[in-house]
Amino acid sequence: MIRDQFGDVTLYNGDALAVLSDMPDESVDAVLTDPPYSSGGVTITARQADPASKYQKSGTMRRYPPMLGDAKDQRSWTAWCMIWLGQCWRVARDGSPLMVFTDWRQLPAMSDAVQGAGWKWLGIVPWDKRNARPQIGKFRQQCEYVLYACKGSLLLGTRACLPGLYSCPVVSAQKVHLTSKPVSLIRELLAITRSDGIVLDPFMGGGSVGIACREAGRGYVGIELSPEYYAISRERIRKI
Amino acid sequence: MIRDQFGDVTLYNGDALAVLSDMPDESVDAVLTDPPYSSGGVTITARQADPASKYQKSGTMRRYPPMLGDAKDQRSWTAWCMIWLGQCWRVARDGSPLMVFTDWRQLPAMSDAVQGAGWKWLGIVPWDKRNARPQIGKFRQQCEYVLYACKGSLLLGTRACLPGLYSCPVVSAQKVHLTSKPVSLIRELLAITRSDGIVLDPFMGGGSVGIACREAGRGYVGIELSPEYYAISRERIRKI
DNA sequence: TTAACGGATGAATCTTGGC
DNA sequence: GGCCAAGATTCATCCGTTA
Repeated sequence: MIRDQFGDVTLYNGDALAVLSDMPDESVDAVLTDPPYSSGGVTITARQADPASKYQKSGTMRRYPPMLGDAKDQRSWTAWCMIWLGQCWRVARDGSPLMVFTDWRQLPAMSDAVQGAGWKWLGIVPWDKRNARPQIGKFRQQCEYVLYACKGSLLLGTRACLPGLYSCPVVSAQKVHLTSKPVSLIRELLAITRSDGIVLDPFMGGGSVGIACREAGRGYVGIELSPEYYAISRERIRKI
Repeated sequence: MIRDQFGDVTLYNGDALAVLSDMPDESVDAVLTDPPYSSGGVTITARQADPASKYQKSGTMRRYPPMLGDAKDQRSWTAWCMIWLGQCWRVARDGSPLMVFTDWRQLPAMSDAVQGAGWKWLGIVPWDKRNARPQIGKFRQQCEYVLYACKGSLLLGTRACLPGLYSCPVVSAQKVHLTSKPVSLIRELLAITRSDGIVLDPFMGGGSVGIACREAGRGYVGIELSPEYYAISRERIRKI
């Protein structure tokens, strides 16, 4: 397994479950991650198709390296989430916050997985993407959701009162991954974590969480399965 | 059972399930309602307390008549929702939209109930209340959620592209019910319904939906269990 | 420095036609 | 008839470039 370390940052190129099981108990202070949603796709083949065709409009010019692990059905996706969330729970110190991205379709299943893994669910923080695709005669899918939870009772990382909704545009020029989250959004979410803590991210993707952690002086442990995204993220994070 | 009718408005003072079962199949064009959430208590006694003490800070001066039917545990609440949502499904014409308010805690259970009752889930529309109570060191609970769904395939009531998020402050001076929704919010949501249609609301409460329906020229069928709220709503709606 | 314009995009959805 | 692949569609929003 490939492993890189620089400053407070540790990166692993490998499967999240395999890497997590090798990590010691109670060694991180927060979990913030954006797992594959495995949503979209009505038929089995559509669901197992390349996410670029599941989630992107045909004719879109932008292309990204393929995304791995986005082809599960809802039952196995929930079971899989519960397992990695359980590992995260073990690895997190008491009082740690957990923040997980999800879309509307998987929100109920993700809340089951979070609670099933032992976390105490604290709420939903919607993220307004602003420029979602329009739909005639329907409400558009304009938000994604951050489920937040804690291990035991939340150890406050700040005395500030944080918003319950973030509005932050997706800037496609800054995206390196089909589903890259804006670094500014992650930076805001990090406000709930201790300033001297270590943040765990088992699905590093394009590395937005790692970048925000370095900028905010948090330690970071990132895991990514795809070698291509691992290389991209490593360079992005190292450069900060 | 008390029943009032004026213009396109029909009001029932009675239990939602009882009234719904007497209604004919396929007789309304949309369902928009704000049921009791039955959330907000950890212990059984706290859960079964009067909602005015469950959902309000101590020391709040404003008092509302007691709210009925808000003392179920989550399992029975889900089952109960599935039953009345199933009745709504029967009463709705093919292609009708359904919009149900819920809070974050009950969102997963409500999505189960909606789908279990036969509705096709189409998404979540967050409502940003703007002025939620701040919480030190945590994300505040700033949003409630509208689950929306349809019977069969949605019959479009408009060609417009509707937003996926509504931001609308709660003006407590205008509230007649502890959980009154702003009329302006309801008016926006009604945009998805046919302009000549009838809207069903089995939990009329303070009557916001009825008022918005009259303003927007929609027919309205409202049901309310509490005689006190029934009287208040009837007068508010009649005056429009 | 600010304002206006043009172009591209979206963690989809729906319709149509083929196998 | 059922399943599946491919193509068409929508406009608020954001950014870069020009006025």
